[in-house]
Amino acid sequence: MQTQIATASTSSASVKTSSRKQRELAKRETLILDTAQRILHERGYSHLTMDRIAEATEYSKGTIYNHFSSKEDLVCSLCCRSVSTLIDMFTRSAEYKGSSRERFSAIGIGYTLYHQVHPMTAQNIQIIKVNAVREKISDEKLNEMESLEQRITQIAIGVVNEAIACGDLAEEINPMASSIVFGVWSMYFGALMLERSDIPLEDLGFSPSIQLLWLNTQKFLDGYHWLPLSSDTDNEALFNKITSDLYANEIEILNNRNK
Amino acid sequence: MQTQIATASTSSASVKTSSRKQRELAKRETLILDTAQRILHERGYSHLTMDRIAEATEYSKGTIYNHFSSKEDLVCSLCCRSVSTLIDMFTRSAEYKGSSRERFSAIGIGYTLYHQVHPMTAQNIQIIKVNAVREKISDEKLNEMESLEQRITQIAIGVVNEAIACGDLAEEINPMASSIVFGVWSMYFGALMLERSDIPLEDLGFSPSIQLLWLNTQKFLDGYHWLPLSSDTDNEALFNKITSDLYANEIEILNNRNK
DNA sequence: CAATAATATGACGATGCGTCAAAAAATGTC
DNA sequence: GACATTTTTTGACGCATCGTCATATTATTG
Repeated sequence: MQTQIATASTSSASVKTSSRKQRELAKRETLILDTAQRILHERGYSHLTMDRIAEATEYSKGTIYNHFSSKEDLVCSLCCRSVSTLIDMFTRSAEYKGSSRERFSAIGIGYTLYHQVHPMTAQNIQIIKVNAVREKISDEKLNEMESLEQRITQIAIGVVNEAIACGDLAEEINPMASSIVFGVWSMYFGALMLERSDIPLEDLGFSPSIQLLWLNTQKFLDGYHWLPLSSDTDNEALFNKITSDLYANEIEILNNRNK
Repeated sequence: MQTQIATASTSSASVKTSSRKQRELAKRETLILDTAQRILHERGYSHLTMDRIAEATEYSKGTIYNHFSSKEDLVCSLCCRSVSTLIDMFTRSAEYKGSSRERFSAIGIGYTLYHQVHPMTAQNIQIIKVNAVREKISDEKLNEMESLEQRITQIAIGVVNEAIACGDLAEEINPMASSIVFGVWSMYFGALMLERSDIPLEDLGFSPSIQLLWLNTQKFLDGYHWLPLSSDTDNEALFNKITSDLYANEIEILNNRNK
């Protein structure tokens, strides 16, 4: 008899027993995910195999498959973890003390920095966006991911709406907030995908993308007349302020890494 | 003895014979690529196998491998073909009669329409940007792709430089042209990747992306003060003018398809 | 037309996925 | 605690697909 490990308990057995089991299961799932992440880090995606994960975790392949319906499902779970972390980051940024525009910009910086610190995440997200890969991910996991993406999107949309509410931004077209969010999201995501895949962007004449993204975001927001305009702002100072106020950790990590 | 099929003849044999062979080889390569494209279209990427291609082309697997070092190499070749077509399209757009900004916008529309007409291409490009896939593509093919990407980028950069030259755009920062091109490229590419992978963008509250991309491009260019600003322009009329002047074919195809 | 070189073929080994019958462990019953 | 029943784990297995390479076939040359 094959078993399905449900995340949410539906059994009516003793609560005590069930929750202990639940905890053990959750712990094992974390172990598997951590192990997969480690393999990914050390060997790369093409060397991530279910057998290897089984061996490294000291569980059998069947047990791994009790947690994840496929390798792709597992990678999607890794992405869900990452997006959850990003949601926390976005939430912090959205509550930043500055102007609405500064808060929105802060989210963008956070997104870039997160992916600089965790390049693997960008890889994984890229992979699970491929249709041929998606086919193999369970519906549950896809739904989970979609729901996380909705949450993260809503955070950004919320900031835009605050800007409209307080008059920093005029709502000239109908779904203003989602247009803007889609614009920057696609810009950041695209930059990530182009930079990922060690494509020689520099050979094409492009400089490191953090600065470029920052600049282009400012121009984009200027285009929407989101006040205060970048021409009335010391952009470099603002960038530095946001990073040191919100992302000191990330900057620290990146600096140490470059040593 | 294994053989390599070289695109450029290096043998000193009779020119006549060599070129006939060359032609036949090229023809076969086209057949293989066409067949792969057909399979991709009919069955999807996960059903594209070398055995299937061999069977469908009525050549043996070994022969297919004489043309392409791996399945991924073959898909990369398909992408190269697509980008070549796009280069032609971009060239046409760049020579459009309108203002510099209109020409630049036209390139953007062309890019979107091309991928609407050929959704497979976006898929393929997405796939070959994944590192784990790139590993399996031959260096030659990767170089070919890079060179094509350089050419296509240069077309867009050329238009920006013309705008600077004729005063439509002020060069306020150092590598102005590449910043702008990187901005829109990442925006379009990101939108493509997000839309690709039948992710329910609409569930996230986003409308169809052509209009959104058009709008966001205009805002972005406004932010850079690329004249004439969209506030001084009838944007809808401009969009329609460009599409009917340059992309009547593509629109035709899309309209027929939606019937 | 025979000798030699170039090309094509498909059987083969290797890898990795996902399954499932059987073994082991846990739980329940008296 | 012993036995029955359910749950969980295990890893050998079947299958698909990749890429190779010894052999067969075809083309070229003398």
